[in-house]
Amino acid sequence: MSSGRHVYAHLDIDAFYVSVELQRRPDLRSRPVVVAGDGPRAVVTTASYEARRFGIFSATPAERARRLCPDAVFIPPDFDAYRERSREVMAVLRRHVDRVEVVGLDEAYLDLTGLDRPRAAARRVKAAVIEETGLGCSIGIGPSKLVAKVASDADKPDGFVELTAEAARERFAGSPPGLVPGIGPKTAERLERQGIATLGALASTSDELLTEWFGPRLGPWLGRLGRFEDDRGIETVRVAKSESRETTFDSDVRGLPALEPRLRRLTEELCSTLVRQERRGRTIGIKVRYDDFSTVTRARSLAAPVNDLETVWQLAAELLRRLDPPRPVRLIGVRVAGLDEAVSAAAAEDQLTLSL
DNA sequence: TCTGGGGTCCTAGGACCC
DNA sequence: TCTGGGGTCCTAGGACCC
Repeated sequence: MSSGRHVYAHLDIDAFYVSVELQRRPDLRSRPVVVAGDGPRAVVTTASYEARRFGIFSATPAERARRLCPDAVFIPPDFDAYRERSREVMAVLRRHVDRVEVVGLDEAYLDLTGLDRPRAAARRVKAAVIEETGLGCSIGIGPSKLVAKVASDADKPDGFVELTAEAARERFAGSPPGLVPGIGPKTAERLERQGIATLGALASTSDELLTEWFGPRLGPWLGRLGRFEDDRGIETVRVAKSESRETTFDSDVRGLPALEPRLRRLTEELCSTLVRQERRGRTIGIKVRYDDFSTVTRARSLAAPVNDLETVWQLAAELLRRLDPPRPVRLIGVRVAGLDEAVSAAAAEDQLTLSL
């Protein structure tokens, strides 16, 4: 679609959690710093650039990170602090740009369409973020969210890269398909099995062939990703559709009597949040991950949305009892979905019946 | 060295209705 | 006796993202 009509920027705070921690502990600057939980199954949430040189990245098991770099400083995550700092950053962005799409705590897209000098505007935003929050960031600019995102990734940290779609195609023609967001490890592997190992190769594969391999929707979409074609707009308002709580046990748990109290506590947490925020959902679900990492989910939908502990717990417990996990369990979780959607047709009919 | 927590979207099959 | 097709809702699993 009409390329050249839009200008987007993608902004990404550099090593966000670590950067927040370093502001509280400036003495740790220039040292390898890792934010990670301390349980036996914890993983790294963020590693400083010094720690990344040791091969420590997000999702590296914390145990392994300790072995890779015994001298690294390990800090437990403080999500309340990160959420607070994130709000500050997003407030700065909104002060400079009308249309901002927040993506997680440390990322946002900015709509720079229509500005006289979008590049200069992005420069001002970058300077303001550092000035007002002390946090460094990387910015990418492009004709689509896809190009902007890849551009912001291209020169981290402290990056500032502007690319046209054509420039992106040329610059990343030899890069693996997994470079673009949307192509994960599974799809990359399937592409590789078809002999597609680069974005250039993907871009020059016909939609017919991609459709044959990946189906009528995924196939052509992968082709568009390979050619850096993307016409998604900015969504300035996002309403959550589900909320969940889950926990991985330090060691596997077996049997309903041991599992039920754990699920109950998670349900209490979830419901107290939903009640406080006056949000309700129609679909109650549980999630169980077994010791072999296989994962099952079970869910039931109600006619009307709920958030009270007794109703949610009764359903969650019923789903768990009926599943009666036959293997040791490493993770359990509870979820409420269909948050604040319109009341279902069935519920509306019940209401009607009652009122007649 | 086994792999967190919180989300979103897509697909596929079955139920059910017209 | 055999034979429809479309639309929507629901559940379960999978892939992906930060």
